Amino acid sequence: MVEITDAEEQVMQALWRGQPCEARQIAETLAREKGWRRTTVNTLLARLEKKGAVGVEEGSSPKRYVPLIDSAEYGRTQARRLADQLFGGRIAPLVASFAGGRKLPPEQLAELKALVEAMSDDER
Amino acid sequence: MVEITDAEEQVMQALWRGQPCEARQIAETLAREKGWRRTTVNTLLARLEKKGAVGVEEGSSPKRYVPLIDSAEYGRTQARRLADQLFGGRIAPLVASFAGGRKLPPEQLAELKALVEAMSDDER
DNA sequence: GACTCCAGACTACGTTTGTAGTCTTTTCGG
DNA sequence: CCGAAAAGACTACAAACGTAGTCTGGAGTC
Repeated sequence: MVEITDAEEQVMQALWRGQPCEARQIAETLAREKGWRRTTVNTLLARLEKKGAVGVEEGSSPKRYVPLIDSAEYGRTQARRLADQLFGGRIAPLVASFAGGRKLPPEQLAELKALVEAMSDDER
Repeated sequence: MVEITDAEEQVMQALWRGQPCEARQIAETLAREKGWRRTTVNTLLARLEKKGAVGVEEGSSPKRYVPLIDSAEYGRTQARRLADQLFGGRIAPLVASFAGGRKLPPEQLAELKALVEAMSDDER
C-alpha cells in the first residue's frame, strides 16, 4: 500500500485527470490551481516515482508519466481507512456523520437512495 | 479548524472514549494499544493543548484533560474532507467506492438502507 | 558554431511529525 | 519529615514534508 502525502495527492489527481501527461502539463495545471513552481511539481513527481506511485514511459524525450495507482482503488482505500478509523469500519455511521444530523441536500439523498437500491437489487 | 495528525488523533480517540481522563489513563491505554511510552503520549497531549484541541481542568493535581474538539464534529469534518477531495463533495460516490463495485456485507447494506429511509421520512 | 531555452538531476532548507529521554517537582506512604 | 514513585516540563532528534533553487546537458535558432 503506497502512502501518498497531501501534496503528492494533488499531483496524482492532475495525472488522473490529464491521462498521458508530461511533467510540463502537470506543472502548468498545478501552477494554475495551486501556484506551485515547476520544480516543486518535479520534486513531487520524483518522490512519487520512487514510491512506485507513478511510472515513466520508456523512451520519449519529454518524459511522460503514468499513474501506477488506480484512482478508483485509491478512493476506495481512503474511504475504508476513514470508516475504519472513525466509524468502526461501517459505512452507515460515516454517511450519517457526513449528513451531520441534518438532512442531505435532496439531490444527494436521491442519488444515495438510487445507489442503495441498485446495490440491493443487484444481489438478486 | 484545528488540524490533528494521525498520532494525535489516537490520543483524541482515547480521550473521547474515557471521558474524564488523566494523562496516566490515556498513556496506559495507548501503551496497550500502540506500545507508546508515557512521555510520547505526554508530548502529544502537550501539542494538542497548544493547538487548542484539548484543555486541562483547572486545579486538580493529576491533570485532567478534556477534549475541546467534539468527536462527532471531527468525524463529520473528516467525512466531508474526503468527499470533497476525492468524490466531488458527494456522498453517493464515496459509498459506492467504499463498496468497491461489489455488494456490501448484508448487515451494512441493511443499516445503510435504514439510514436512508430515516433520512427520507424525516423531512416529512 | 554560439546562444538561448527547456527538461531533468541534484541539492537545500525550515517545519512538522513520530517517538522518546532526562531533569525537576509533587505527592504519598511510613 | 524523608525518601520513593509519579507527574510534569523541557529537550532531542531523525525522517518526512512542503516548497523551492541551481546546475547541466541537449535541442533548436540565427
